[in-house]
Formats: sequence, C-alpha cells, structure tokens
Amino acid sequence: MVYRDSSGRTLADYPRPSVAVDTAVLTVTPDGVLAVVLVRSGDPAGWRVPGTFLHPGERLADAVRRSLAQKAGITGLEPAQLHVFDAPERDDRGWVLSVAHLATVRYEELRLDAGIARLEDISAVGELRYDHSAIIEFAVAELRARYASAPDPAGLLPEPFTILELRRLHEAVAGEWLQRDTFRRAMLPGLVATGELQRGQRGKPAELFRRT
Amino acid sequence: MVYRDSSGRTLADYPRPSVAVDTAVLTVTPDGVLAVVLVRSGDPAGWRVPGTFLHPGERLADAVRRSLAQKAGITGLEPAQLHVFDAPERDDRGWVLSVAHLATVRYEELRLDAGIARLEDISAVGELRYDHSAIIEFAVAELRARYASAPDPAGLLPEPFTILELRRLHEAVAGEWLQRDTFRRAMLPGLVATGELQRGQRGKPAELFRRT
DNA sequence: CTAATAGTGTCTATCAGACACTATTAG
DNA sequence: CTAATAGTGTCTGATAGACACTATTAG
Repeated sequence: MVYRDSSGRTLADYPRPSVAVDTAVLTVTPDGVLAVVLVRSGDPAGWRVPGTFLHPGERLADAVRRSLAQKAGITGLEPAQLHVFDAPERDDRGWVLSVAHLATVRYEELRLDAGIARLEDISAVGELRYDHSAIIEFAVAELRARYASAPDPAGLLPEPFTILELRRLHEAVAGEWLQRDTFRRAMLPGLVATGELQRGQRGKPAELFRRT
Repeated sequence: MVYRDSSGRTLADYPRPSVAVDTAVLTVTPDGVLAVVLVRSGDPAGWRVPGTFLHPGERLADAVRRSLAQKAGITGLEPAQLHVFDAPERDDRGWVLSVAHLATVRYEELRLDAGIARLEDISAVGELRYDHSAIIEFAVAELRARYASAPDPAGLLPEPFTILELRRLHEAVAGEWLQRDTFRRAMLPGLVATGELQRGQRGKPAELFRRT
C-alpha cells in the first residue's frame, strides 16, 4: 500500500534533509562558574557544541546521549529539546536541520578529552560555527528559567548540601548575586532537612538538606 | 571537498528521515470557545491537524504557512515551534519526524473547506492519529502561557476593543473564569485608551482600547 | 425613575526586599 | 573572649483577591 498526499506524491518523492542533534552541555565549576562543553570538530576546524547526525530509527535523545558519551565521556543524561535550527544555508555541507538540546552534568562527572574538548565560561563564549552560539543562548535561558523557582532542578549539587552551597550554585546559573534570606525562604518548601549539620567551618554550622 | 565525521562517514552516508510540520491552529469562536482546526487526511482516513512534508531548502515556518494556506485558507501567520516528535514508529508510512507548531488565527479570517476541514472545541478533542492530540496539548499550554501576562498577544481581537471583550477572550483561552477588577488592572499597562466609547449597550459605556 | 454595566477606592493577605537581631560555632 | 556564619523576626512596599462603592448609560 502506497500512501499519497494531496498532490499525489508518495513519501519517497520527498527529498529529505539530514537531521543533526547539537547539545549545549552546561555545568557549574567548583569555583562557581557556569560553563559549557565545547569540542573541536575535525573538519572544518573550530570549536562547537557536541553533536551528531541522527541514525536510522534513533530517538533524538538517544542521539544526544550517544554523541555525549563519545565526545565527553558523559552518560545517564536526560537531554531536553530546545529548538530546531532550519536555515537552509546554515551548514555548508548541505541541507542539515539541527535540533538543539540542553543537557546538564555535574562537574565531577565530566571526563573531557583534553585537546578535543574543553570547558568554557559561559560569559566568555565567542562566535562559534553554525548556530552554536544561539544554541548556547537558548540553553542558558532554559536553565535559568528552571532554576528560578526550584532548588537545583537539574541535580547539579551532590546531596546533602547546605543552603549556602545551593545559593552559590543558583548564583552561578543566574549569573547574578542572590539575596541570602529571600533565597532561603524561597527554596525551603522544596527542601527536606536531614537534621545533620555541616561541621568544620567557621561560625554557626549549617544544616544539611536534600531535594524533596 | 567532502567532509567526514569522526567515523569517516560523509554526509551522504547517513540515511535521512522525512521531516514533516504539523500545526495546531487555534482560534476563539464568537461564542467564546477555544477551538482547533482539524482536517480530514485522505489516506488513511481520520481527522488530524494540518501538516505537510518539508520541501527541499524550505524553512519550517514556510512549510507551515504553505500547508495552512492550502488546507485552511489562512495566510499571514507567524507559527511558533513547539516540539519535535521523533518516535520511530509514530508514522506507519515510514521514518517521519514531525515538528509541531502553534499558529493562531482570528475566527473571521478562517476559510475552512467544509467536508475536509472543521473546527473542534478544545475540550472535546478525542484521540487523533499520530501524536496529534499531544501537539494540541503543547499548543494550548503555550497559548495559555502567553495569555497569562499580556493582553491578547496573538492579536485575536480586532481593535479597538473593550476590556470586557478582552476578558471574554482571555477566559476562552485560559478555560476558566477571570476576576473582573484584577484582570482590568493587570491588563491596563499593556493597553492604550482611544478615548472613544462603545455605545448601544445597556449600562455605562465602556472605553475602547488598543494594544500597545 | 430602575436595571445594568463600567470603573475605582480600599481592605486584607501574601510576598520580596531589606535590615537587624539572635544563635552557635572555630579559634 | 572575638570573628564569622546560620538562621529568623520584622518592617515596608507592591500586588492579587475580594468587596463595595460610585459613574453613566438604556429604556
């Protein structure tokens, strides 16, 4: 059975684009900097966010995981779709649609292959090939939106943690200073106290929390 | 010049999916019902949201406009991307990715070809083929988010309009009753008064406004 | 006049920002 | 003890919900 559309064409009559996934992998470094993983593409040379072409029958999220496992040694991610970049001339290798994704990873889990992959401060990313600067902007906006109302929704902070550690993380994501008391009150409903205290610091010891 | 990826494959080595666009066209009827345009697909039979396959070199938004001009007589839209549906088995005609879109249109501008296109109340849409029920859910959620904070961002209401007319529209989109005085105060910053009054109704005549 | 609808004053509850105070530790 | 940090009480200003009041029209 061959299906035809309203013009009488079958599915095979439609030339098809290549479909790629490109992923902004975001993390926060121990010194509180929001950073993105860049890889050096073989040819043409230049830094870009990791990506790959979709394999036959593959899910987009699986293609993202495959490319990240291969290029940044990262597994177990839950990528989120951001946007389809579809400018016909965006890739000089031909007609390529790119589905941009966001992934987040703990800094400690990153295994970057020095020389082909590096971490770049989000505020220092220059112009990249293709639409990769725009992909990063979409990703940062999405991450900031998620972190605006909930404590560490991406799970970047190992549990348990103090509210100071949580606030440092949120400040890194937001890119701005956050008020101490307001932040605490806003996040408490999404936290559960462990009853344990962090010791060994100056001052009153902070209570340790987990996400609800 | 032939580019190769990290596995040595060229672009031509990758089998490619068909890429479709499917669009939830939303409108509000004169009696205040949020409704979606459904079309009857030729084969296999069944109601669905209008869509088409992407033509070579075509932008996604242009494919949406082409399909809507053809199937619902609608022009001049600004479709918004929602999500890519990528389940490999979602379409029994083969490997088809669908980029879901949202478009809005004034009820008065709809020219539906009776017999192959109809309007369906959003709260009465049953299960549709492919992912089309999910597409409608994405579209309604997006439209509601947009209407939550700004007066008629999609321009569904002909200007000038009274605040009562605006509130009826927002209630149709939100699917719930909205408070009269709070709604007025929330929307006024996004409106400009014309100084003209609506006449011919019972009661105190309402002022007419435009969007800023 | 009455009925109906538009528009507004105002009270209350809630919440963010701001500030200062108390609590508890290290050294 | 002092210095430092955690945690909290509270004041203020802004805002949503709620209610009632005034304003202006049709009939």
